Amino acid sequence: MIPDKTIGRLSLYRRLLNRLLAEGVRNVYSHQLAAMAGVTPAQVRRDIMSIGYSGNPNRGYDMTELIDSIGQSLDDPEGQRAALIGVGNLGRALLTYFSGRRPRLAIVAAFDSDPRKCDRVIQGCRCFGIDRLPEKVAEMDISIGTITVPSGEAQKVADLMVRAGIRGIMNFAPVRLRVPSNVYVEDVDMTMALEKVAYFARKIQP
Amino acid sequence: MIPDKTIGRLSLYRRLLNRLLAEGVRNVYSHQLAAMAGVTPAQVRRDIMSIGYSGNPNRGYDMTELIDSIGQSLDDPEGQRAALIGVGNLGRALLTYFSGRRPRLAIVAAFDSDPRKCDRVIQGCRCFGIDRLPEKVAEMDISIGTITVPSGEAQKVADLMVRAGIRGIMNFAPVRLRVPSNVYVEDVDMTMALEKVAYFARKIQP
DNA sequence: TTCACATTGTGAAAGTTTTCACAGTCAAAC
DNA sequence: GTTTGACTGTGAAAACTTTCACAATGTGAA
Repeated sequence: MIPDKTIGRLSLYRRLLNRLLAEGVRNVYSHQLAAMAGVTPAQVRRDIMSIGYSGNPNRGYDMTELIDSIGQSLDDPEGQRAALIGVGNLGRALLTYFSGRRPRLAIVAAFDSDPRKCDRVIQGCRCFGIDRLPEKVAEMDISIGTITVPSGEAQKVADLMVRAGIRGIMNFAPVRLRVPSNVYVEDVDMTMALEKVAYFARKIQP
Repeated sequence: MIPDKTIGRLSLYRRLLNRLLAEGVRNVYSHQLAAMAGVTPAQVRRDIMSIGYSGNPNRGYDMTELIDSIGQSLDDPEGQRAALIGVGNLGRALLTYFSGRRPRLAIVAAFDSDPRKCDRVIQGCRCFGIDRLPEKVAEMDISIGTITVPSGEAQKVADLMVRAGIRGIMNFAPVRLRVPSNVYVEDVDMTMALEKVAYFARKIQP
């Protein structure tokens, strides 16, 4: 199994490669990708090694082949669908942020407990009452959940998601969720991020 | 210097401790804090060791003392002020998210290049034209910047921030910023986070 | 064909982070 | 006073991640 830091970087590499491909570049060396990603060339080569792709000592990596290889490791061939729970400011921002970007991995339904927010369409994404989550997860084969509710409700929502059969959660609430070990949770903790920045802004020598 | 992962966990511990304190709890053991934070007791003890606080073998850690100790390591006694650049959906969501939470670390000014978004007050935070960033950074002694602009403009904004004297950046744009080594950058890469969740949602054994 | 050379792939080293495991400590019970 | 037991603090081990350094390789030039 590929370690989770590597997965993160592969996702980054792919984004950078796609940008480069749009500029007409056909192949790339580890040191170029490294410079763009802010890592070392050796790290790039190791990461690419981990997905089993090989470059050419003279021309580096073929862009389209490498992008394909990353896709083969990261993407589900059938695509994966995500739900978003909590249509507040942050939830709406995320719907906008992710809408229409990647067909393979899209947020296909939103949920909220506030009836006033339901039965609307936000960024092409229909909003349902939270009680319809299990039904919709089954119907649309949703495997991923995004939690953007207030912290007090996050655990309740996580429990509901797990019962509905969701396998991975991206959690924006500043709470550690308790879930079974076969459900993956990625915390996006913005408060922690801001406090880290504040600390290092002070500590890094001027 | 305390490593950055430790700083992140200390920030988390403090949040958990404050929640517990509100419930009237007066002291806490490493295994309790560990359970709440989702880490091992040994890790909690190491982290607390790194800020130089000591508990009591019989009563664990004194809550208020520990919270104070963490504050002494993480917080600037004078407080720190942050600016937010990019008043789109995500920017507004963050202003709401952070508004009024911590007096020691607040977003005190917002900036946007769109004149229609300027001269308004969003969540108690005044919005200025981006050209006034240097002036306001100096005037309000802002040391931290939050980037929520489209990726194409992120590097330009980062350059402007660096020139204005900002020391730490929380970056939401999916781009690696080039900054001098005395400026700290924390990337909050939501696309990467979602792709990681998608990958592990598939890979973790059912 | 042969050479030169920038690059890849990777075993091993170095560095970093986490966990183990246990001596030392404190307070409550007796 | 002494014993007991759960907990802390921490050196050392383990696990994990990154970097080094160099043999192997493919290509273009001579």
